[in-house]
Amino acid sequence: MTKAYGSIRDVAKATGLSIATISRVMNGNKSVSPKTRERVLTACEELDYLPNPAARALSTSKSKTIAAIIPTIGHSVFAKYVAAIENCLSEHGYSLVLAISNSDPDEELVATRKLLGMGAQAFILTGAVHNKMLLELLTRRDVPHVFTSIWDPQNSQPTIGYDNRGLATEAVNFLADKGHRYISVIHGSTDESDRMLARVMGAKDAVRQNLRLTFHETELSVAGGKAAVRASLNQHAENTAILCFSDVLALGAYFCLQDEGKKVAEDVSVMGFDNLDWSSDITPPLTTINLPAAAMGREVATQIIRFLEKGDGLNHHFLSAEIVERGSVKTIKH
Amino acid sequence: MTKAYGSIRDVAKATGLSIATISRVMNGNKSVSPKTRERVLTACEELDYLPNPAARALSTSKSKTIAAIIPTIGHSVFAKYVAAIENCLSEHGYSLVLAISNSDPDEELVATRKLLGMGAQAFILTGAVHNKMLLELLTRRDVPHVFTSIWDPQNSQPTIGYDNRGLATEAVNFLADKGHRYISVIHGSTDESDRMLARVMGAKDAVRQNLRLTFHETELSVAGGKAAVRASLNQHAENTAILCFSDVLALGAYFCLQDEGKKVAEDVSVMGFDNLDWSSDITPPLTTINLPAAAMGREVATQIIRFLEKGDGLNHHFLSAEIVERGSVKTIKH
DNA sequence: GAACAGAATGTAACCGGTTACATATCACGC
DNA sequence: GCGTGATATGTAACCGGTTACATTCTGTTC
Repeated sequence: MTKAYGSIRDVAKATGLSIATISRVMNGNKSVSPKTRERVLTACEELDYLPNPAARALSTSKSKTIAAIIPTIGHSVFAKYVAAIENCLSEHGYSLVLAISNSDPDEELVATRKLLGMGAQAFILTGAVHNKMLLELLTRRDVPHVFTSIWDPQNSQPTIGYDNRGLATEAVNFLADKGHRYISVIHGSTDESDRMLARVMGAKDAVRQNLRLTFHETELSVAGGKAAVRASLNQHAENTAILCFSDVLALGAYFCLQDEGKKVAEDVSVMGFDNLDWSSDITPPLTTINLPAAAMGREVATQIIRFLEKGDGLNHHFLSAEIVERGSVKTIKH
Repeated sequence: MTKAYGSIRDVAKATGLSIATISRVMNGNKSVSPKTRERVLTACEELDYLPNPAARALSTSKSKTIAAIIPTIGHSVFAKYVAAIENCLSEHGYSLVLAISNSDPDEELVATRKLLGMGAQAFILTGAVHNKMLLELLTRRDVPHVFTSIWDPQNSQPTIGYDNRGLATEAVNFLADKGHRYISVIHGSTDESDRMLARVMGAKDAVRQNLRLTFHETELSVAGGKAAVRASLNQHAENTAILCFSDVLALGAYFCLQDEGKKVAEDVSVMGFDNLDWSSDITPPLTTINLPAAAMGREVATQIIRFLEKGDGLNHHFLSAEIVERGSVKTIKH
């Protein structure tokens, strides 16, 4: 682009062949004799020829571009996930175009329009709750789209992810099994994120005798975690464990407890959700749930490629996630 | 894409106008009567028409796509920076395509080829040291490219960023002014990153009587910071301050000190570099250097757009960064 | 050496926009 | 009513690939 560098016709002229043959070589079409293939390839090299993607996209009506919209980029879970998608896609000659929605359905819609206008052939969306117009738009134009970071076989569109609700229940049960009866649950906005809502609902699913959960909604940041934990300590000094529905919140919890002169685990147990890069490196190492971010990215990418190339259907896909037990949760004897 | 939805000719047919007029309306060309403009617009609405980006790119030879290659995505400095670029670009109808190089020049070259193959009109690179072939490639094809996260007016290509070297000197001087004579400097790989190298050189620039710096290279992560600080404490127990050339390393320092039963500030001062989201929320709040990530992104984006649209030149641009003094550095009296 | 299948290559239409240039329409003053 | 310039619209070529179909070139067989 930018400037018309060698076109296919220049290569044709240089080699004395027709543009069709050049095109065949560029696309790995078999019916070209090895001799001419070689000749074409060296000419391409010399002329510094690169096929014009716009021309290619125009004539094939395939942009080889996949769109993904994620709520935020400043989070290693999403970073790993996006990196995995990118890797998989580029192995197959596809490109990823990314948009950040800041968890705002309107921004997401705007981004979708833009990405559609860029010619994206498929959409990867985060969560299942989206602007109605967005879904209409994609459906109307017949653009395949999948929902990720969740698993919900009931959903009409394919979902590829983990069971937020079930995992949250598991987390509460894990703490309860360790003897914790009074637990603070720190979570992000349930309005903004259906995944967060699912986790909160999952926590509430865990019904046990003598178990009492108190919920605190806060901003999804270290500062947010800190503030929520402070509030929780004030209101429910009797709580022995803090379940944070993101490791970022858990980091806030660590510092809040430190500020209050309390020791993590020893005085108050803390559990996270995500398993970020540094979760095993803080003190004490954080007990959390390891979300299969990279595996999710790979699965999404391969499904989409298979759909686009072979017409295979897009399917719901369940990814398991497990609790990684480290030092931040103490067992309480009764 | 995906399926040929209404083309410009369909809209022309529906309105009884010619494709040229439709095109004029889509591009905001003035010489169309308000009546027909309206007519076209409603027809577009009804037919759900969106201009085909490939066709447009082909005939204008403008992809309206800008490439950026960053070393990593899991870092809020880059996240903010990328977000700012994206915002600016999309305001002007441009799209950003992102690639992650993992600080590997070869990966960067591969990414460049791919992005060039996608039709990127300009490149935003991080740092000034790159694969020779990459620069050759961009130069040969006459693709504009800028280097960011650094400021180096000597560089033949425009650099847009801050003065890593000078800031590092400032940081050391800041600590020295607070009375610190023995300082550990924790930094990432100077082979992988010229910015890191500049910071290390900057630290060495700070020459003072009785000042002694000890350097520790480590992996750019919380774990890396922790390990390096542990080594530093063992080898140089007399050091009173730790200067970390990334806030991520500083977080590792916090936890290492905590593990060793030492208090940040009180026992050992810690200073960071970046000013990440959470840097003010840890305990004690981290004294660090606030890098103007968002401003840098905006500057890069606007320069590139001006270059592409108006032919204005690309220029070196210096962004100032300042030390934010918080609680993690103690003053030592002599 | 003719007939022929199969491989290699060429020809030309097409994808869906943009835009230079040609043409039609209009308002206005005489 | 006509010429004129300005404004609105239309025509058609072009951007650089892909690909169906046509053509030419092989080598094999009888």
